[in-house]
Amino acid sequence: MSEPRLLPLLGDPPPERRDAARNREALLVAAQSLIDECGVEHMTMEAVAARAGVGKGTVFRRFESREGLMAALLNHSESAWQAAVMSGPPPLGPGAEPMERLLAFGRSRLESTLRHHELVRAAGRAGSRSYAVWSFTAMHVRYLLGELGVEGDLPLLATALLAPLELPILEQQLSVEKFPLDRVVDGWVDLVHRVVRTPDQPA
Amino acid sequence: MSEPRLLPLLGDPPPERRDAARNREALLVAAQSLIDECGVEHMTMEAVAARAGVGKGTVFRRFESREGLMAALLNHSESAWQAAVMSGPPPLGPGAEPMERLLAFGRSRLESTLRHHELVRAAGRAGSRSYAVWSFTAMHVRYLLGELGVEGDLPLLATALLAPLELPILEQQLSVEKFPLDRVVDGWVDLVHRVVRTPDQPA
DNA sequence: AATAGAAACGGACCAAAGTCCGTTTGGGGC
DNA sequence: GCCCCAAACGGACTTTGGTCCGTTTCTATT
Repeated sequence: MSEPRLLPLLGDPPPERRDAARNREALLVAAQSLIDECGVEHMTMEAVAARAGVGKGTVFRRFESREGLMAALLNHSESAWQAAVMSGPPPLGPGAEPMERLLAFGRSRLESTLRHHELVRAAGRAGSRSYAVWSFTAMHVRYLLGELGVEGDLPLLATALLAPLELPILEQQLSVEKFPLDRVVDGWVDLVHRVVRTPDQPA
Repeated sequence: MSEPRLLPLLGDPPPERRDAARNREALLVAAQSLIDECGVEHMTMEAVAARAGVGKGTVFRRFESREGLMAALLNHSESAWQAAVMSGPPPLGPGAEPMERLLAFGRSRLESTLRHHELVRAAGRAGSRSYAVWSFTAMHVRYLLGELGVEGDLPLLATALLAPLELPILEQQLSVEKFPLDRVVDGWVDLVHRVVRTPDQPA
C-alpha cells in the first residue's frame, strides 16, 4: 500500500546521489578552468580529476570519455544560445518574420559553431549526436520551414540547410579553400532562398 | 655546367627512395589485411608495423598518424570510384545528361561513403581534407552545375549539395533518427532540384 | 669501387585515454 | 539512530598513439 517512492513516480532514472552531483559540477568547473588556462588540447582527464579533487575513475564514470566531457561542456555553453533562440529578442527569437528568423538563425549558428570550434572538434561524435544540440536545431529549422509554407519532406530539408553549417564543412571552406567568411554566409543565404522558393511564388 | 639532376627539373619533391616505396606498399597491404581480419577499430599501428616487418617509427614517418594511414587506405579505394566518375559508363560517367549524371553521382557517393563508413570515420580530419577526395567531388559537382546553367556561386552551391552526403550527417539521419535510406536519397534528389531550378524555368 | 651525406629505419620510451576492482559512502527502511 | 546495499569512489594498471635519436641503408658522385 505504502508507495516506495513518494513523489518520483515520474522519474524513471533514479535521481543522482548528492555527492555524484557535487562531483559532476566540480568536474565541469575544473575542466572549463583548465581549458581557459591551457587550451582545449592540453586539457587532460587526469588534470581535470586532480583539480576537482576526485579520482580519475570518477571522471570517466560521469562522462564516459573525453569526448563525452567535451560534449557536456558544449551543451552547457549552448544552452544559453538555445534560450536566445526560443525566447530571446527578434530577429533570432520570436517576433520577427519566419524568413528573417531563419536567416538570423543561420548566421547565429554559424558564428556559435566557429566560436566554439575547438570544443566542437574535441567533442567529435558525442557533439552532434544525442546531446540535445542537433535535435534542437533540426526541430527549430523544421518549424520555421513550416511557417514559411515550404512543401516537401521538412526534416530532410532542415538537415540540408543545417549540414553546410557543421564544423567540418566550414573548416573545409574557410581554412582549406580560404573562402572569406562573408562569402560563406552569403552562400548560405542563397541556399535558403533556393530551398524555400516554391514553384508557385518564384520570387 | 653539369646539371645536378638530369630529368627531374620538374619534380620539386625528390622522388621516394626505393626501400621507402616498398615499405609504403607493404604497410598498406598489411593494414588492409589486418582490417579485413579484425575490423577497423582493432587495427593497431604496432600490429601493422609488425606484419609489414618494419619498425613502428616507419609507419608514422610514412603516414603521420593513424588517421593519415586510414586516409591513405581510403584514397586507394576511392580512386577506382573517381575513375568511374571521370571515364566510366553513363550515367555516372560522361555521356548522360548533366542532371542525370548529377543524380547518379549523389547516389553513388552516398553509397560509397556508407560502404566505407568505418574507414571514413577512422580517417577523421585527414579524410575530408587535402586528401584528394573532397576536392575532386567538389570540382565535379561544380562542373555539372555549370553545365546545367545554374547561376550563382557555384563552389558554394556544390558544397551545399555535398554536405548532406557527409558521414556525420548520414549517421545522424540513418542511425539516430532512423530515417530509411530511400527517404534520405529522395530528400537529396529534391534538394538538387530546388538548388538547380532557376527563377526563369520554374519546372 | 670507394665514399659521403641525406634519407630511412627500429624499437625503447613517453603521455594520456580508458579499465578494473577492492573500498567507502549516501540514504531509504526499520 | 542503526543497518544495509546499491551506487560512487580512487588510483594502480593496461593499451596504444606518437616521439626520439642512435644506427643502417640507399644513391649520387668521383
